Amino acid sequence: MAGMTPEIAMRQRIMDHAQALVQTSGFDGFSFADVAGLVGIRKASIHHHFPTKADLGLRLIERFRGECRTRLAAIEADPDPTARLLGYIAMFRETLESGRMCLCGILAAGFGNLPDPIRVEVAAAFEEQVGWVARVIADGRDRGDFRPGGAALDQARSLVSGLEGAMLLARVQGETGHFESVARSLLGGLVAPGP
Amino acid sequence: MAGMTPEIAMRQRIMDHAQALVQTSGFDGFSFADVAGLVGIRKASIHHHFPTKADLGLRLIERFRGECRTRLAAIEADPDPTARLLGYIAMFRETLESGRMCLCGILAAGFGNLPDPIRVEVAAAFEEQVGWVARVIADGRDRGDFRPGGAALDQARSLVSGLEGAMLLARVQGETGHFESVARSLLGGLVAPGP
DNA sequence: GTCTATAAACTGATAGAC
DNA sequence: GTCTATCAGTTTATAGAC
Repeated sequence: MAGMTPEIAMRQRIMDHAQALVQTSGFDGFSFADVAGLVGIRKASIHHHFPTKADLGLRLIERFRGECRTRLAAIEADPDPTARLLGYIAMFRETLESGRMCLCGILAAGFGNLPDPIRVEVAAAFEEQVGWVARVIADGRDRGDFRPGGAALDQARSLVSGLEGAMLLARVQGETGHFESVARSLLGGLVAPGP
Repeated sequence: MAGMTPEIAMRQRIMDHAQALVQTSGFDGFSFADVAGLVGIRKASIHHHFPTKADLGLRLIERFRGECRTRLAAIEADPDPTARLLGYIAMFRETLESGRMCLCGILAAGFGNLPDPIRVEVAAAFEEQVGWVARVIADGRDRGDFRPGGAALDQARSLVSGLEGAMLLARVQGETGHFESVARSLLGGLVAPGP
């Protein structure tokens, strides 16, 4: 953060508030006026940093993918596949506990109205996450920690789907605990019973 | 359908097109102009049938809940719990194959920007569906068709979450097959292996 | 870089003729 | 019931002063 130019710092502040708005209301559910109000500058100033709303959205999902990559790389330091999945699940939990939806998930919901470049990024983000989870699952099987099952990619898709859906339901019902029970069940379906 | 007054018929046409728009773009992703264009009347005429957009949205989710109840009641005629779950899953599949998201799921995604009365309906709709699935699961256990597990309500929430998330991912990736594999995995986690 | 001012299009919604 | 016409407010976006 140190050594950051004021321009870049403002860029980040705008993105932070915009992302929070997207994660609660969707891409069509917020306006430049909303962002400007939160950041404390005027609408026109937002356009200096992001020429269009589509561009702002694109930068948001790009940054999100980068942060995920960093976080997943850190999680990979743990040799235990079960711990890695728990780390992955923790990312969703943290988002939910801040009252937000997964950025990918909420953008996926409004897919029909999304600018094309953003659609491409959302699809790629899911693909990337599913691939990462599938590799963890394959590793877990090799080590004998996970039960054998169908294709690892299919199991990974089930896990990611379950987590996305659980966030949706938990937020609507205002019950974080519902997310936890789904997550536990999803993990339990993978991990082999102790010897 | 016979004996329907023209007024009610128009009301339904409006709702049909509005619902299709919501299910692809979300509640904030469509306008009265969009609906009017599809129906073939003017914006102002929509207001004759639905005074506000919030009212239109509320009638959509109310009608949806009624249709679900009817459909689930028909499914309940089947004594086999596994078949009943397959019938439930088929409802999601049909929606997905028409290129749409579940109405509840997409409204849940934009929850932060939803009129309060619609929020209440969305929450109640999920509650109702989870409850129905939980009763099927409990019945399946009693009959020895389903594996024993945690609370039936928790398992039901996992199933509904998984299906909602799977629709999200499948639509984004344009792969209906991804929904199928998740659905199969969710069902497989419940049904006991044959004797 | 941020501001004021403004544009052009669109939003949900209303009044009143037919 | 549907229409035309219109409203006030909002949307994304631009021009140009400071």
